[in-house]
Amino acid sequence: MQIASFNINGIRARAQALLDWLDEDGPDIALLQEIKCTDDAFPRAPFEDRGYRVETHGQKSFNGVAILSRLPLEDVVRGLPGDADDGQARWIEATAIGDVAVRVCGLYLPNGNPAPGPKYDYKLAWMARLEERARALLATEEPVVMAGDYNVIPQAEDAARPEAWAEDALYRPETRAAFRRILNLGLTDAFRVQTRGAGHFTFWDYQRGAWERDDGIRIDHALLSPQAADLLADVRIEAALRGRDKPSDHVPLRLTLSPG
DNA sequence: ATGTCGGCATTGTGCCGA
Repeated sequence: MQIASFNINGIRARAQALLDWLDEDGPDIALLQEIKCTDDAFPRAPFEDRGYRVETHGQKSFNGVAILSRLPLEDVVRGLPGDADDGQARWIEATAIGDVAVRVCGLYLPNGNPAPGPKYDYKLAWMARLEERARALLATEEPVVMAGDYNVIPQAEDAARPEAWAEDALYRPETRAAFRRILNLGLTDAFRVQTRGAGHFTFWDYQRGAWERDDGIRIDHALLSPQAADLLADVRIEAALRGRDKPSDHVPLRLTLSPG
């Protein structure tokens, strides 16, 4: 089973690039972030024509997450628990029924800039809610994949120029500590199972020629429960997509899970 | 210091969010 996470930065602006990617080497499941549209505005037909079921959790203009799946999905849940007043569409989960059943969670964690300030407070509060959701999911002792745009640079090696991010909400000590608290529940950063060291990025800003200079950061992550980590066969960052026409500023992170 | 996008309110372009 292949599961990819991809912040597409607007489904309507990115539909053709996304379809080209799916046609070339589509994963079984794509967890999308920043669809930037309401559920009824999502262009479902071309994805359904390619055999993908489409589950969305959108809102007007900003944020929004979705699951595309060639496998059957059960028990779709929209919205991160823990704050009934939170109107931002940043979380969707479902159980994918492949050769093994996997709980797949797609997330778009708040950016949090400027920090400090109310947006940063919201980010940290959202991360506390994510920690609670992760605890509950881990208690099921089932394979769980929580993948998406975490807007967290975990360590200095995850930025080309870490000094430039020192005061940024993506890298501040409180942000990284909150991310570690989640990892320390017993989750695995899938990318780091296979690849150590610096220079592996999932995001390059549109500004300042960041892609051409390889001035990137690793902020898209897949966190695995122990039962999912047991299944992990491969992880790759599909960096080449960043060099295409009309790219997103993020690239896909793709996992292969296989039993036995 | 700045450099770019996507979406929106709008028919020109400036604002917001990233």
